[in-house]
Amino acid sequence: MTQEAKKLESFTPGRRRSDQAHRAILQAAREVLEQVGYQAMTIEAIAERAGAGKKTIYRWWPSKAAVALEALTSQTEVQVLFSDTGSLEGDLLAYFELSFSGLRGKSGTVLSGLAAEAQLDPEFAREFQRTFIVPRKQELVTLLQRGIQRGELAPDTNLEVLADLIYGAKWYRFLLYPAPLDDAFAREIVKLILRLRSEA
Amino acid sequence: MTQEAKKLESFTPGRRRSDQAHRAILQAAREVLEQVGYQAMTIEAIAERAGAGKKTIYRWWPSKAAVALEALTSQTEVQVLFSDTGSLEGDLLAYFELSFSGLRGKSGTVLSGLAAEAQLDPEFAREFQRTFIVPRKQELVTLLQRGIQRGELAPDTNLEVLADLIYGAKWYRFLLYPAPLDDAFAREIVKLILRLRSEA
Amino acid sequence: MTQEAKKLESFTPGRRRSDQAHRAILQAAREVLEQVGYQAMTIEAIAERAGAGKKTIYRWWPSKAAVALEALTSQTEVQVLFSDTGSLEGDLLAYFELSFSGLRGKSGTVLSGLAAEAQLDPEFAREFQRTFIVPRKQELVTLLQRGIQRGELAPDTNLEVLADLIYGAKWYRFLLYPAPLDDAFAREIVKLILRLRSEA
Amino acid sequence: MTQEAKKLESFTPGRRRSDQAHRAILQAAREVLEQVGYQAMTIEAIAERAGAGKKTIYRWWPSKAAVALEALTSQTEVQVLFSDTGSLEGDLLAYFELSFSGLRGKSGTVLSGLAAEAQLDPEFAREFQRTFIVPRKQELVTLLQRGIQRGELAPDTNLEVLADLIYGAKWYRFLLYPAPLDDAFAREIVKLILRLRSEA
DNA sequence: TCTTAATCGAGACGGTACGTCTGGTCTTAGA
DNA sequence: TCTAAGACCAGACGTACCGTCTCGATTAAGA
Repeated sequence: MTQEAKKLESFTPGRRRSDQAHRAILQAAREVLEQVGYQAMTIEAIAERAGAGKKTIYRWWPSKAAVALEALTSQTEVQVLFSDTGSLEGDLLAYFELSFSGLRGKSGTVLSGLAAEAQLDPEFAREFQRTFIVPRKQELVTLLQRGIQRGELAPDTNLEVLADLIYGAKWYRFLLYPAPLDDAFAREIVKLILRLRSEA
Repeated sequence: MTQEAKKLESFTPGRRRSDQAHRAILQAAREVLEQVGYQAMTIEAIAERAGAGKKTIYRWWPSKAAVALEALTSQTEVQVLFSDTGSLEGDLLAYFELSFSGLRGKSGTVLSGLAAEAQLDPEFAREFQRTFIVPRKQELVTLLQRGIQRGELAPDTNLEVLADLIYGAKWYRFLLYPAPLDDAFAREIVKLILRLRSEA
Repeated sequence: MTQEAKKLESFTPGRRRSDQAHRAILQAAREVLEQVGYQAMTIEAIAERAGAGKKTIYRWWPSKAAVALEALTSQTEVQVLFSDTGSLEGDLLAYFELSFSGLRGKSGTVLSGLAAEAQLDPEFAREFQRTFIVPRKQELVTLLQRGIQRGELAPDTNLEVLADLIYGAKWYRFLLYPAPLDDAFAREIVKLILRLRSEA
Repeated sequence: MTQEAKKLESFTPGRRRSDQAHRAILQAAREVLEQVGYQAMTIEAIAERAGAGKKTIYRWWPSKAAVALEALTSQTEVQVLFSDTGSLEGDLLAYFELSFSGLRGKSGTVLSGLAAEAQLDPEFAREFQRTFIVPRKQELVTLLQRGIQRGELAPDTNLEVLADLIYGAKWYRFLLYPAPLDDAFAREIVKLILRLRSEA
């Protein structure tokens, strides 16, 4: 019997154990995040709660930020939907409502912690951008493209930069500027977007 | 002088705060930031280089982030100018050029470190907003108001939110999105701003 | 009159030492000793409680041990009496009773702290010996001399060394050996002393 | 194998205590003691010299006194011999000679530091008594018992108290009284001991 | 009465070491 | 072979006191 065949039968107790440990670690990370927040979370606390060795965690994740990122993104509730409501205004307002309410909870704290970690750890920054930041922006660009198709935005609009403006406003208020992420803010953003006209 | 006036002088006994130590600490902080960056900077290193006791630093600043913030903002070179070039387009492009070039240097690294710290330390977040974020946004709003006065922006434009969009795009790319802060980006932002028409 | 001559007159203008501050410091020292013990007592705590500056304490005493020593010896209750009861046995038992009971209280803790300090600070060691250890031993020698005069001890007994043995036993149990300083111990010491016979 | 035997194995997972680190720490402590003395010795200096983390030291010893005690007693040269010379006088003089000369060197300084620490730290006091003070006194009692067997001391002599007197005299002069620990002192003590007669 | 200088309370200062904490690695016995 | 436990090295943390140094205010003698 080949090595591969053996692995497929999943006879080796260690391997089964490792999947279990994997899930236990993510679950423990979620619980620790819930209880003490991102800042106070430590690898040691996760290991202790998961009944895992620290080495086991370091084997699969390079940093506590990476664990937190996977713990966050593996939760289905965090998934943001970019739905098609039939109009650009509706799409944007629906997106903002879901997104803003998500940031107000515990996962908002975790997300700002991850954004912080990305500043301090270049390796994690790349991972965070690859799995979180870039895909979400791409979905926003897709949403805006529907606006062009419907004739709500000028065809020559630079959607990449427009998405930077929209996402930027959201993150700016979320991370830096002391003003709330509320419906009024969402409406004012949408109002400005809709005032864009085509270049003369 | 009356009795009341004398009392108002608020006599504080004991040795006064040493301006020399204060300046030595900020200078040392700048040097350490220059040499090892924000992340690797420690209070111990600052104290040693400044010839100051750690207690003296903790007496006047609550955290290393607070020291770094004052070290950064007390440098005249970091001051960003919002000059009046005669047109909104010129004002914005001039601002972006100065701002983007500032973020590319060492002070950019420090600034992203401070932004990170603000996520992890609520007390510092408030200080960072009060002394850095909010005043700068106010200056941008003033710049945009000149645009309204010149007739380049519609009078009913929500400048607070427009400033959130502009600053947001800058910070979004600076902190999160893997794309450069270059002249092309500046021009595309300006192009979009100038396409805003009045509501009607 | 020359400058030197003036100096020789020991002319001292300026404010004189404040007896009030002096007494307040000793009183504060006694209170701090009572509350937290010798080990945890600090010059800062004494200064704060006395409403005195630290400098004022350092001006008059070289160390916290010196303050504690004066605070201890300036209390009249601590004075040990070497009374004349008419017999060597009586004198010794009377002395032991007073001495042992004194060591069991708070002042015992202070005294062991001072003994400790004397090991660590040679300058204080000399002061402690001069004002505390040596005078007390001399009084014990005087007590023993009465024993020779009464014929209870042989005239050729080396009283210096006998006093070392007696005081030594007391301090050994007080500082080092885990056995109580009680009446039984006193009686056994006296019993041994009285069994000394003259040489030859 | 019995149940009890199995229990005694007391399974403890994880990395075991490193004997190498243990020995390196004690050796470093000895070197630091030799160079700067007990008073100036710090845990940090030991850790640095031993190439050990401070945590490793704190894991196994509660205080610098505990490290110094083990560093001192694990040196074979410090062992004091209570030899049998055939007479009480000879045994005592031999003991005093060895003991006094030991106290005059570096280890004397360490020992007085430990005696000081025992006054300031009750937990260390118990350890110091258990491993150092009490065993040594027991050996002295054994030495004195040989004196009774040889008929040099009365059979009804209270040896515990006599040992307190002898050890006390030594420690009294060593720690407190400003007079030398020399041969003359040893001879005078022995002369007094030998003058004890039986009660009758 | 004014001058002079040492005193006072207060507390900031440069330092040192503390004991704790976290990170990331290494070692061990058992599964 | 891999896991859980946890000891290991390393070094920054923030705290506690140390003993010294400024301050302005106070005090008391001599001029």
